[in-house]
Amino acid sequence: MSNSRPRPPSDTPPKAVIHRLSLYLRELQHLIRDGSETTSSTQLGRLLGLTDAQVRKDLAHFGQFGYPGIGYRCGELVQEIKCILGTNQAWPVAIVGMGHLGQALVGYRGFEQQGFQVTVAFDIDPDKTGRTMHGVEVHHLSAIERVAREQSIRLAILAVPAAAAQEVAEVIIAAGIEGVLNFAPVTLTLPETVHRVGVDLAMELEQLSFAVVNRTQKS
Amino acid sequence: MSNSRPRPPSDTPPKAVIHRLSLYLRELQHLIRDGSETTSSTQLGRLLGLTDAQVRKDLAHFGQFGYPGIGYRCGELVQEIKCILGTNQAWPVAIVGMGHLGQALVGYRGFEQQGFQVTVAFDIDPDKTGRTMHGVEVHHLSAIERVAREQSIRLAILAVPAAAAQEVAEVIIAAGIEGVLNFAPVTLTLPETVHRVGVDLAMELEQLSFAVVNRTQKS
DNA sequence: TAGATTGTTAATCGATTAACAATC
DNA sequence: TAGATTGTTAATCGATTAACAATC
Repeated sequence: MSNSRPRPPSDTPPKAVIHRLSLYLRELQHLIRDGSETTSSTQLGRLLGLTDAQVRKDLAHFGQFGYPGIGYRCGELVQEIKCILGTNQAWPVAIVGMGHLGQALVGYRGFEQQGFQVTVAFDIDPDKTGRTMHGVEVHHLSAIERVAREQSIRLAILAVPAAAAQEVAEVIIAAGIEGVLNFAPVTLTLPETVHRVGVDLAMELEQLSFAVVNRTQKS
Repeated sequence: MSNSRPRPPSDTPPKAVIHRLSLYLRELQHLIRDGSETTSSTQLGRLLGLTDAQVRKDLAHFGQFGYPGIGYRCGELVQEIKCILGTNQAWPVAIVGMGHLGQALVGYRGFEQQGFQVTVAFDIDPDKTGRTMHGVEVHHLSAIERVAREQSIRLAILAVPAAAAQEVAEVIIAAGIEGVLNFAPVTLTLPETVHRVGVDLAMELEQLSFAVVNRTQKS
């Protein structure tokens, strides 16, 4: 019997690499829109403020996508990155919490373009449930298990008040949601099988105020 | 005459440290709300999924705030971190672009609590300008230079369509804005004296879909 | 061919962790 | 005193950069 360490092979790339992969994807899509057929690690790096070496190293985590002497074919690399990120196929997404932010997110056009489709929303306020907002039905939170199953929803956007976030997160996890994009300014305590990304709007402004008062160089 | 390197002393702490500082602040505020007088690097680390050594090291970049054998006094540390981040005083903030997202952000309560006050908004749509939304006046973008000066606004939240983002960013920079929180899915090309934080909602979901399809461990 | 650019290895750099004397 | 916890130094770890043979 061999060594039983969890998963030593095909090492997981650092999170920062995955984040840059998204940036590469976004930039490649702009390049294509502007008519470029190919690009290079140098160009991509310059556009994003990174070194050419870093661009190549990041991509090397996942395979060989370039052509020596040529560079990368934009359309091809877009497809490769989408496969890596899992967005080569569309993901249905639920929005939980239909306050101002939840309502704005239902109407946000930027998700669809990147392979995410907000197909349903949830709230507990009877003034909101049963209605349709931006063409999306708002159900009572108690229906999430059934609806998530019926629609094969694995990802949810949590846009509820901070005080409710932990409790609601537990409900949606129990309903089978595997990944949560959390806008509430709290650290969620959840099983580590559940994936979390947190966006705290006030924290983002704090990063900015720090930079401004400290006149940090070279953002 | 002394050496003229830009700013070698009091080295700028890494961005990741500043980000964690915001997390410490948020967690300390929760602890205080729950009645804690003091905490420790071990407790703070456990709550945030960090090692105790990292918490102490991060704080050590800025001074000595703890008491050996005791830990940290929550209220005191909150004040220290606010000073470091620059949020010990309130920042007036402008929102530029009053689409769904901009409107939601004007009504967001989480900013005020952390020392940011949305005092004014801008758009170019005559159906929106001249009105008041969530108690905030919406001016035409052309008024930004005057208004930003009058209200001493240094930070702005950019919530315009991707296609307009670069152009509008240049306008607000010309009006004297020093820091931009950008929600448009584009990399802004601006003088490096201007500070930027980008939040791309679709990118955040991509991080999640990657994690889910790759069953990444230990988020 | 000369010029451009990749993928990859080795070198550098920086960040995290471990350990511990000092302190309460 | 014994137990807890800091701030800090040294050790470890990982990520970025530089360099270059291979390729087109």
